[in-house]
Amino acid sequence: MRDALVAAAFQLFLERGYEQTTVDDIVALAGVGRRSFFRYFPSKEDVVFPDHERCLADMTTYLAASADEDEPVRRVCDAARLVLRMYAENPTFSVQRYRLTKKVPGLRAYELSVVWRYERALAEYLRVRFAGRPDGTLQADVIAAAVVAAHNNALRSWLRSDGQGDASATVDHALGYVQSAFGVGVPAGRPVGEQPEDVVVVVSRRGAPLWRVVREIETALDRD
Amino acid sequence: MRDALVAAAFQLFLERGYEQTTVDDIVALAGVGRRSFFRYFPSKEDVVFPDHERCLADMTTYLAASADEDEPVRRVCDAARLVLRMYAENPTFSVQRYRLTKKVPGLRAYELSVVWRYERALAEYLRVRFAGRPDGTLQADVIAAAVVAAHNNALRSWLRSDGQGDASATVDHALGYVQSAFGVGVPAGRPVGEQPEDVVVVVSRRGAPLWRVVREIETALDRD
DNA sequence: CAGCGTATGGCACTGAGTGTCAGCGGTAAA
DNA sequence: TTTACCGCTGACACTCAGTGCCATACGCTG
Repeated sequence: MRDALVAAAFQLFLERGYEQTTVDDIVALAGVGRRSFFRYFPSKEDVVFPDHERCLADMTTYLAASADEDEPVRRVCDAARLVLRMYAENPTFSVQRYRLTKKVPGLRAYELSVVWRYERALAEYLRVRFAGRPDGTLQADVIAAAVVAAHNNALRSWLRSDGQGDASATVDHALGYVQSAFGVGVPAGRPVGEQPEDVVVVVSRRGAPLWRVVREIETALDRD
Repeated sequence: MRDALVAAAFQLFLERGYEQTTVDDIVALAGVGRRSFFRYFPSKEDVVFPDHERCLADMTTYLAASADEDEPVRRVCDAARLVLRMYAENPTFSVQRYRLTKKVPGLRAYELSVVWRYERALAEYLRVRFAGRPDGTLQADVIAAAVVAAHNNALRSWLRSDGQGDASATVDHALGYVQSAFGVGVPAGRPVGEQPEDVVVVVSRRGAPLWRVVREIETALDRD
């Protein structure tokens, strides 16, 4: 029933557009009653994002399960990858939906509210983990926003290429940027033979832009 | 007319709630025709955010005017402060609206779309400025999202305190965190007697978390 | 005073979303 | 087999947001 409604809806959305399709049109094509549509989807917009509710639940349970891990920033990055995986499971569907949401302002707004719920889930996780730090909630909000922005940047670039290319690699790269900006340590698996007692020395002119200094440190630490 | 509609709308929203107030109620109280409401506000939600369109235009012109400045991240932070200034101009109105949007999911969604337009304006500015860098658009999106998140974190904490306290200082602190994370250099006005040729030496154990290294550098550079 | 553009109000209409109830199916108990 | 019950579905009526259309009134200019 759900699937039949989604299929009918997308067929009509692609034929004549989202706003030119009424709920009556959808239920007529699917051969079900109008009332049943709103039983499965609380609004017309929801039929465009039929799997986000489940994905959000997955993310919540994932974060709850990894409550006592260290490296919380890495954890939320992994949580963000769950969303990418959902998109990658149905590339053609995801690309069609992307083109739809890009055109229709109402769908963009709805997508924003969905993304906001993901971001809140990540921020809430980080807030608990950062409870000790000064400015913990600030850092939690900012990092969550940065992770979501990086994820979406990579996701959209993958969607623009019609689902060609390696989505995971793109997202990994984008999240790597966020991790480096917000201080995730080196990977747990250290190459054998490398001594943890190694030191690096950075000499920086006072007044140099911090990001340039950070880039130097990254290079020195053989990151990226 | 606009003001009369906004006043009537907020009076009713506070009395009986947003969803329990119909547009007919508003226009009846304001003593105008129903059609006129939708001439001034394209939707019922718009009456809750009557000044954001102007503020968005202000931000756009501000960014356009500062197209050839250096330190684009600082520029974007200053642009975000324009939004705070708008909120601070009418503290009581802003606090009332905050309580309203916190309760009503529909208004939250609408606010998200407004915030999204601010974020896009910032990101677009940064994209142009970062056109040369590798991952320029990624950095632009992430930094814009971080700036908006920091701004909103401070703004909300100010709104929660009923508009008491120093909003500017709170936002300055929050944006300072973002600037330090994304590498804004020291302030242009350097204290006299301090030589720009000074150097700092950082010794770091290989494998140490990067954020700890960054924190050390910040301290060494007398930032924050 | 006449002409005109603009702002307003009234009216009817579409379409999303909701409450309610009746029907229809399967299932368990008598 | 019959009967009572429960969950799912469809049909109808209703509210309300938002739009198109047109008549009207106001202010300004000639």
